[in-house]
Amino acid sequence: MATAPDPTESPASPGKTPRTARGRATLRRLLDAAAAEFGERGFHEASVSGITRRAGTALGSFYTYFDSKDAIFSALVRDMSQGVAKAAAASLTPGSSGVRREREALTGFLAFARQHKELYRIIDEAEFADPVAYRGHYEGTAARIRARFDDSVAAGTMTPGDNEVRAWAVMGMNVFLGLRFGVWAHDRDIEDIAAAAEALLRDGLQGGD
Amino acid sequence: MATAPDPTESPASPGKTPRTARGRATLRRLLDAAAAEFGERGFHEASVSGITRRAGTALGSFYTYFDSKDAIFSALVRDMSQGVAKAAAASLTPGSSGVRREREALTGFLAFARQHKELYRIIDEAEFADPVAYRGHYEGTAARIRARFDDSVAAGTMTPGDNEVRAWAVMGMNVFLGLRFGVWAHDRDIEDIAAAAEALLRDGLQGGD
Amino acid sequence: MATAPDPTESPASPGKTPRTARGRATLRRLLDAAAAEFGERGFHEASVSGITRRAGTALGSFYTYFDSKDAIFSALVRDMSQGVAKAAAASLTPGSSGVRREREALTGFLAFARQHKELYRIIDEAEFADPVAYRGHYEGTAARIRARFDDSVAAGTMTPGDNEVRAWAVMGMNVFLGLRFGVWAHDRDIEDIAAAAEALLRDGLQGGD
Amino acid sequence: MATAPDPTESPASPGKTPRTARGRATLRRLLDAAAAEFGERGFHEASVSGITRRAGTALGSFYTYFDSKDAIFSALVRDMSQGVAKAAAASLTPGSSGVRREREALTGFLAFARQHKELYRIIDEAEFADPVAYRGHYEGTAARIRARFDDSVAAGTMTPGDNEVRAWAVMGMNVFLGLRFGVWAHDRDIEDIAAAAEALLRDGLQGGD
DNA sequence: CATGAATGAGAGTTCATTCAT
DNA sequence: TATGAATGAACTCTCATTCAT
Repeated sequence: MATAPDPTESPASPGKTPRTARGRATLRRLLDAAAAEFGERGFHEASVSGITRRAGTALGSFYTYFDSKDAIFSALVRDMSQGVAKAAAASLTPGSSGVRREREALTGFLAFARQHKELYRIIDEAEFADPVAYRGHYEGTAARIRARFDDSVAAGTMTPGDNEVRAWAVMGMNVFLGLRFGVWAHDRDIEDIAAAAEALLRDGLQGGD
Repeated sequence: MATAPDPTESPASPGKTPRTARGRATLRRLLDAAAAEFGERGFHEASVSGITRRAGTALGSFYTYFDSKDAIFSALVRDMSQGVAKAAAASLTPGSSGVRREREALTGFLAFARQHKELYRIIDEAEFADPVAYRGHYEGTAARIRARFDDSVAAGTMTPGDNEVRAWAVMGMNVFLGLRFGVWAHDRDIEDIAAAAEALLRDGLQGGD
Repeated sequence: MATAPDPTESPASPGKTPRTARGRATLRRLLDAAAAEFGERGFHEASVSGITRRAGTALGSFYTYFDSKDAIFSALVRDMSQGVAKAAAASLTPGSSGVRREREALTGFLAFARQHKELYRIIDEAEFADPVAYRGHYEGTAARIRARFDDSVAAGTMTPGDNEVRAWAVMGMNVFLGLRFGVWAHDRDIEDIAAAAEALLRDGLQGGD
Repeated sequence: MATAPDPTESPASPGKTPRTARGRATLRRLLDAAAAEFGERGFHEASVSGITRRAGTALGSFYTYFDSKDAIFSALVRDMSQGVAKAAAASLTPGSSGVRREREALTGFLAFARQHKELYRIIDEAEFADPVAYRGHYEGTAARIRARFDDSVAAGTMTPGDNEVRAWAVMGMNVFLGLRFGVWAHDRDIEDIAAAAEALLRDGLQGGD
């Protein structure tokens, strides 16, 4: 499977840091296996033994690296959340602003969603399994979008307006475009989607002459 | 709790229809209890015994009316889905069109979300507990939005464009505005939110001046 | 289904005798339904609600006629047991004796088994559900066979021998021929089976020159 | 209780093979406990918790070794079935044939039945709990008897005849003699029973002078 | 560090029986 | 006498977690 952006080095990761190279390898196998297991079956249907079976380790070894099923799930949620943020950030052209920049962020996000199909199932189930992380993920994302908007308004590339509402609206737009066109089906080209979204954000639904 | 739009009469309801008035009362109590239980605890944490405890019936009575925990959850998801659709439809002014109509739909939805805090937890967990209903809910909602857009374009109240993408984008916008301003906090007035969203849809982010 | 030899009149039947014609009809429907249900599903898999569903009565009505699931099963076992005895007795030619008479009894039994496929499943499960009736059935059957043997020896149509052992041996023979050729498959004609059994009883396995 | 012929090594045994000596010991305790529990209470009255209580393990440990209550029951039925076949085979004198050989087989079977009182309750309830194994048991046994008969006829120690019917008849004889004189009561000596049965098979009921 | 057996609380579900109407 | 809703004990099975080796 596609490996999520390196969780073994992230500060959000497990409390039990392995000391040997062998240990680090096992940890990585467990994390990859967990992403697959949680992505396929959801948090509650997923089982620790399913994770260790995929990872090829003994059941007991799991607890050498994680305190609980919740702990590895949390680690994964936070990594996914970071992964999304990084993917969006990485796709921005230095110096871009306004609607153009939003398009770039969306493009990066769509590409990330296509690579990480388990993204939605992991984030979404966090609503139940790790509500704090769930809320943190969306509030953090909205805050970053909002910061871009504030910046764009200051730069004159965006009309002043209710940036808080705008940020949540645009985040919702991105999330659902990612679900429909990134995860559920690939019947449309990413650039098409991004172009349509950009047009919507630029001109609204009845502008654009 | 606020009672969901009458599930006892809906065709999507259980296969075991009560024949007496007493039976109908028990069924209703179970459905209300289930909405509360699932809303508070989520599908997996919810228990049948929790539902019957809230409903004040014996555990076994649950199975007089539903085949399984899954069955009552499905019934609830479908009712919620219908409830959302009805609330949005009911809030439309006859003859309204274009961006104005979308604002009305959003207003209706936000009001519904504020009344039915369990809405998100039930629909969202359907992703795992009843994927068919989950997908059906969003595809159905998107289709209704898209139909409004097609109509508006025909009526000249909306610029032609990629209505499929637009519909998913607007649905996502609505969903996240509902989550943030309908469920998580009431720090903003519904009409404020609706006005900001309407402005976004009317003029985009850099138009309007 | 083929109705077992009239249980509504037997002294072995239920403790709650109906007083009206309507009641007697309901009782009969319940008994027929029970024979079918127990025969198809076995005692433990059978359910009272399955019986009343087949009988077309309300669940509660069952307890108007029988004290318990065990009670109706016992009634059925005793009836079946009587039915077998009667069928064997009825097939005897007056005045017949010795091996010839055993053949007649077997023929009657095989015919009965073919008509009452539920026979084995009901008697056999009595081993667990009503051990007293089970043991009574086989001890009674063996006693009747043994009485015939004693009579035949006295009449000079059978060599003296260990009639107790002989009776159990011949009963076992009959039971398994009934299972194999009466219930499991009809690939052989009843008279063929009876002739082969008679030959075995007459000459043994190495006599007969 | 008497331990059944080693099921831990049989190929018919569970899918979850223990890897450690401790595991093998637990598996054996569970199998012995299951034979006792099923023998005393029958399949349906038996409970998994009853088995683990007898075995002195935790309830959950049962599922380390067997997938279900059905699975351990099937394993037991198949072992019992093998045990019977082996006991009969082991009691044969090399080179014996005809009626004499049948006597030896019966003797072995009676001894086995006396040692394994649970035999009948386990095989018999298989009619309901594992019909395939039940039918397989009797068809297999009949086939072995029939093969002996065919061989004896070829060897000239048995008169030609309907060996299929004969085999089922003799099996039934053995089964019921085992029930009456092996399990229900020990009021008669095994050799007495065997002698009477041999006489029956040798001379029939009216021959022999 | 790795292993895999052991644990037991807890869940969903069934169904014989009772009871109010 | 008939009805069908109500009851709750009992059961099978799951699985996160612990622990001895």
